[in-house]
Amino acid sequence: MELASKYDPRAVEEKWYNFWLEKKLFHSEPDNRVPYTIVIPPPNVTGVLHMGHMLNNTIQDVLVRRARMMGRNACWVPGTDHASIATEAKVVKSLAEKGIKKHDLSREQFLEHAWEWTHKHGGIILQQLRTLGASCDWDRTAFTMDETRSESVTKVFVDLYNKGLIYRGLRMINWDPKALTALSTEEVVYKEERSKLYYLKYYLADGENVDVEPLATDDREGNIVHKDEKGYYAVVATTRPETIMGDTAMCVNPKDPKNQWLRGHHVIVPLVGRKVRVIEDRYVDIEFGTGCLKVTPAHDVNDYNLGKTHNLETIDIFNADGTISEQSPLYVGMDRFACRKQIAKDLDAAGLMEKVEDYTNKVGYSERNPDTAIEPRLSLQWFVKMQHFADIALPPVMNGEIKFYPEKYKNTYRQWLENIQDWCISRQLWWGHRIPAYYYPSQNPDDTENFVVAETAEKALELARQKTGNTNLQASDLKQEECALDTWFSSWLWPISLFDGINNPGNKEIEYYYPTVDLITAPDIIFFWVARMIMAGEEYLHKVPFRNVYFTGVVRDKLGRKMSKSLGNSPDPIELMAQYGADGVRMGMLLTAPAGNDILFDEKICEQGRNFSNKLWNALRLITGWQVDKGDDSNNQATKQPSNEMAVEWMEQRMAQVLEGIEKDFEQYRLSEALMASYKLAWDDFCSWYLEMVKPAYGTPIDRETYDATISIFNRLMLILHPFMPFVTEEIWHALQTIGKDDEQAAFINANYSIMNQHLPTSVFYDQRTLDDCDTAREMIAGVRNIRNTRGLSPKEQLELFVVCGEGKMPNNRFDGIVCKLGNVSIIQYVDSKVEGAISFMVGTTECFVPLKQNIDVEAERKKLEDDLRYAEGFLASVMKKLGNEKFVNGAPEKVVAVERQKKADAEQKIAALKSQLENLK
RNA sequence: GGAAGUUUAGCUCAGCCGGUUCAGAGCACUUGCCUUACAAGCAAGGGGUCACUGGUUCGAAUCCAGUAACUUCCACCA
Repeated sequence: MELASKYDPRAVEEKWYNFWLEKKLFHSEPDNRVPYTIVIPPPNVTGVLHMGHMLNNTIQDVLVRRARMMGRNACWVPGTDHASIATEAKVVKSLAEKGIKKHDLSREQFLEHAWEWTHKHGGIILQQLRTLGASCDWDRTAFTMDETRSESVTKVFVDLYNKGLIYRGLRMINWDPKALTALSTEEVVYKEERSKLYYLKYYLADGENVDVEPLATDDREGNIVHKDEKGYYAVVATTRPETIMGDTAMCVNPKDPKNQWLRGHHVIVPLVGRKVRVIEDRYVDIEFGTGCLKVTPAHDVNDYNLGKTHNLETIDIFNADGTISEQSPLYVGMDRFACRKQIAKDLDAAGLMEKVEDYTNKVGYSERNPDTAIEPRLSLQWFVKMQHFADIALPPVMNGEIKFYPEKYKNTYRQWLENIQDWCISRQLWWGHRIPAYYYPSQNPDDTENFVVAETAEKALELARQKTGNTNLQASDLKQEECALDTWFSSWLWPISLFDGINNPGNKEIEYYYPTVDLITAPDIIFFWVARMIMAGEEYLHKVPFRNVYFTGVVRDKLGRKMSKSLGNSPDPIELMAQYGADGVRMGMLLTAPAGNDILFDEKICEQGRNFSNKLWNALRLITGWQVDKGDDSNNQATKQPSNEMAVEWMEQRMAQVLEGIEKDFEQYRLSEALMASYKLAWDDFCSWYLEMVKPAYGTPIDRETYDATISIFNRLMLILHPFMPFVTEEIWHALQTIGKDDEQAAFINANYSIMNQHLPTSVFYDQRTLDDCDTAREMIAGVRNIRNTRGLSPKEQLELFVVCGEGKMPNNRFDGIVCKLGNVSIIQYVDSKVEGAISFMVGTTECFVPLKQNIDVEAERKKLEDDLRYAEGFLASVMKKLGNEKFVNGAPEKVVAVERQKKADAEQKIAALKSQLENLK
């Protein structure tokens, strides 16, 4: 079999993914093994794969594949989220392009379009995950709006309503004037903005007067009264002058000395001409602006509260879309921002603007519509009472039943739960789960409680008849709530609803797969999703939904900027995988991704992954090219080198040692470290050292035993690497399984076995002495190579090596064969004392000499020795200082002192050796 | 305004329950090599006052306090 010198991932990756699918190797059914469950954070159904998904899903796949290879029944459940706001916005936009307005359609018609859109664009992302190698159980693919999940949502809504945990009420909510829906507080992101602070004149109402004279300057205590030719006036600072049409009061702090003169008066809202009271409330910050606050109860949360306390009128001057409403006396129909500009001009023209200052404040935007400033709006919405949920969700995280990686998010989590606000769950959207509330006709137009909540219309009718006492009510009299639910109201059930644990409690699957083990997600949805899943889990199963939460970082570009479409700094993952192979990209992602840290992604890192695949591939090429001693054929009989035996022994020990580290890394979710350790084990230890140790000379065969050992080691390396790089390892593993097999056997193996359900090697006891001895040998080899390198000697020129071995000491020569082979040393001799006319180097405290035929550059040697000597003497001095310190000798533990004494002895020995070598040069 | 985190080599990070010659890794870099597995490679190298200041200690990258810079979360004073 002739293998190409470059590994080509394309064909290989497709081949094996299809093989895995065909063999249903990702599929899981409950059995008697220990389950390992992960539920995917469902991506938007119409979304496409971005680098964040790549990172997140690579990590999940690594964990799932590893668990599977550890003999657990691994089940990774995939699915998508209906993402109500985002998807509805996309559908509305696409309809608009066809000239169709959403509200020209009925709900049913719109939903038809939405489903069509979903079917057309939906699931692309799941296809893309296959390219990545994700080993999801695709048979279980779910959708937050499929039947099972929808039923669960309805059921939970009804249940929580009946428990009194869901209510409907008039509240100040966050309104998205573009999507035309309410949002939860979590869906508002605040952005700092440069804006203006407008100072407006509110003249005292006609006929009112004050008996205070204006002061000439503002820097005196006492009333600061403004007066001009038109009369007395107060100055109000605002960033939103367009809301003055909704002003129904002005407020001052009763303790504010500047504004005492305004108490009890009325002022005239500029331009509007409305006469409003001056109210007093300690809420007002005396230091801000002039200490006078305009009060617009309809358009600001705090003002709304003031309105309630002081019994103020509420004038809603905005339409749902952010234009000025009929309730306003002016500017009706104008957009809020256009209005702001206009009103500023008009105020100025009317002489009602005292001044305008530059000002920086924070403005809330919709998380899903980042261009739309949200508007506080008074509105009847549905809410979940959250205190109860906070109470049940806090303990499992605080007491470690659920572990967060990194741990710092515990704080964030606690902080949020301790200041929890009720969750606004109704959205004025059609794409989503329709709220199962049904309104019956009511005589009283102000009645907001004329509804019942039930899972079906039939049950609702029954309830409505009971509630109203009107047995004549007909199904047609009931109208279902138009609003849909927040997307997260379905996502929070995800780990339960995926196993049908809401509709069918106690079923075999939920009992087996729940709780899941690991959740891999981004920290920005800790409140949206992570916290709420814990709440739902505790509420419905009295069990946490997962044991560990691994928070990935944000994927940024190499300059640390967030990846975004507008910056164009986000590589297309599919293209990346085409270029570097899925394995290469996976490795690139993981290498830069310690838990919780943002990752600065540079495409170049994928090269490292690709190169690594290629390295492994070439190791395979090397091994498959070897001729093996057939044993019975005397012409082809390879004698087993003792060095080969040592090589195998060392490699086995080394692998056991590294495995121990990898296991620890996984326990602590240090995936990039585990990968790096595996990488070095394969590249450095196996390829650079081990294979060079056992590699037969050109044209000569390798002995059977070493060959088998090599295959076995290579095999295990593939197993270790498989979770990280599933494709190349499967390919090589198969090649290794089929070496020496006839075509039929090979075909059988290829068709029936996969690396992915082999058992992962585990760490075993290893002999540290073997590892140390080999390290010494490797240092000797490096020393010899260094001599060649610095003196321009060919690697082909054989050298001799003399090692000083103290009298009576046994030379440590187990790896001599290897030193000879890799250092191209003809002979190693152990001697009692220094060798004349040779280059020296030290390995630890051992002196090594390499005689050279050519002349030695005495000056250069001297300089080098002197440098070493200086360093050793400095080192000795510092050790001596420590040992001379009585407090140290008495205070430090015996072990530490002993170490220092050993250091002293070593240093002295080294110094003596260096000195004698220097002497030698003369 | 409140809280948390970060600061170690050119870059990205590990080390941080104080004590191995402790200052590390990968990449990048330098030098020399197309040595029949691999130039997507091989070999050998260079490189850091562990942000700063002080303290605790026989001993500090590691513990404590403060300072500075950056990041994130929460709050939302118009």
